[in-house]
Amino acid sequence: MSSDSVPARRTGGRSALVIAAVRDAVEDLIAESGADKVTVPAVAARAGVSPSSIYRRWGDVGSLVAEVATLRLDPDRPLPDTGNIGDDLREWARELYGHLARPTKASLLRASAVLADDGETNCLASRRDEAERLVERAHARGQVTPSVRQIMDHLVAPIIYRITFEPDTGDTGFPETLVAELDRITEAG
Amino acid sequence: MSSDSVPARRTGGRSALVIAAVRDAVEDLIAESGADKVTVPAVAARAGVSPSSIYRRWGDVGSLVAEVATLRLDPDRPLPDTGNIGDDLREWARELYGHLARPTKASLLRASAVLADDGETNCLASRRDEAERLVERAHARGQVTPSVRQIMDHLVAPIIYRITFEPDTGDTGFPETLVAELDRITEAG
DNA sequence: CCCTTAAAGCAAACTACTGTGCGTTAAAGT
DNA sequence: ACTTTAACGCACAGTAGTTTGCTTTAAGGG
Repeated sequence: MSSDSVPARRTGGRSALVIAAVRDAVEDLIAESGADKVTVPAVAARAGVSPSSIYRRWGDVGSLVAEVATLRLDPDRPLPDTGNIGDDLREWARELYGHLARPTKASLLRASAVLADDGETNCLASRRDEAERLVERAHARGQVTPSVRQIMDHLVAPIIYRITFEPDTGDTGFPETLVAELDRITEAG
Repeated sequence: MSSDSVPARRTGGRSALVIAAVRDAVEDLIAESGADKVTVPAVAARAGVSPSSIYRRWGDVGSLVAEVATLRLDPDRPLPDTGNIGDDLREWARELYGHLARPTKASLLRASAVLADDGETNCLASRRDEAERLVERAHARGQVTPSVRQIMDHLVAPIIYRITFEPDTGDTGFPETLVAELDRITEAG
């Protein structure tokens, strides 16, 4: 044994199964009864795992929910690359909405709002990064684009707002409308 | 005693004091430690009230927080009435932002996001009503206006989104920017 | 001012969540 | 394979949240 070695982490086999089962259980329970009803014992029972395993690995419900929210709301998908910023944004917005409008994701999103109370949000931070990349790519092509702030304010914000505070506004086509309106802001800017 | 009389409610004196103290305590605690840390015993202690009084009147923390959120996020203020929809919206947006950006209100807002999981949100419903009234008044004057949907998507949503998910974006002047951009969407529509 | 009783307080029982010691299982490294 | 030990499960102890019966207080009505 070397004197200052870091303890070997166990990432496979049983541990991996436990982690996966717990994360799934959190997602299910949040979707079923809301984030405020999620407790460690409930998650443990659903996952078929011992509560103490959860406490030792995650500490408390908050950290656990935060982790699941970050993982599940932030899948890094390939960015659309049509060669046209308008089409890129349209597809990007449609995908964002389609992804987060599912009830399970929506509940996770609402849960992460509460977690934003203390410092780090980051569960939507990568959206801004994506917008930045889309804009930079368009600029490299010499295209005129909305600013990243405008994309966040007039595209991301309305989508997130509706999902969070006005569910069952089942207007699947509205990302397109938003992109069109964003375009109006940009042109002749 | 009449046979089918409704029991007399007690609205003044001690009961009123208890109700006020409890509501204040909820607001304080949410601002201090986040909605997930608010418990009935904690509220009771802060309010100088017995926990059982809270349980009997409100049932559980969820209902209590929901009530406080509705009351505190929905003060019905007088609507601006300048004779011009642009100026009305500018003032309305500025006031909305100024009101909700305070840390205490922001925490309440985030808390109410979780409560939106089960059915009724309504804590922002009256904002839509206000927007409707502003628009109707402008139409009566023969003015061209953005639609209520556009006001919600491009004015209310960005404001709420920033407060909820991106606090410390201390740009007090941005409601004005939003109104200007909304105007661009509307003109030549 | 007095009577009625809604609503508060108190205290104890009860339930649920959290934390820890200890034996067991199995992942990672040789 | 074998060894080491991280991570799991179990069981029990500790703490925190909830519920309920009873007593006390005082609001509302005559």
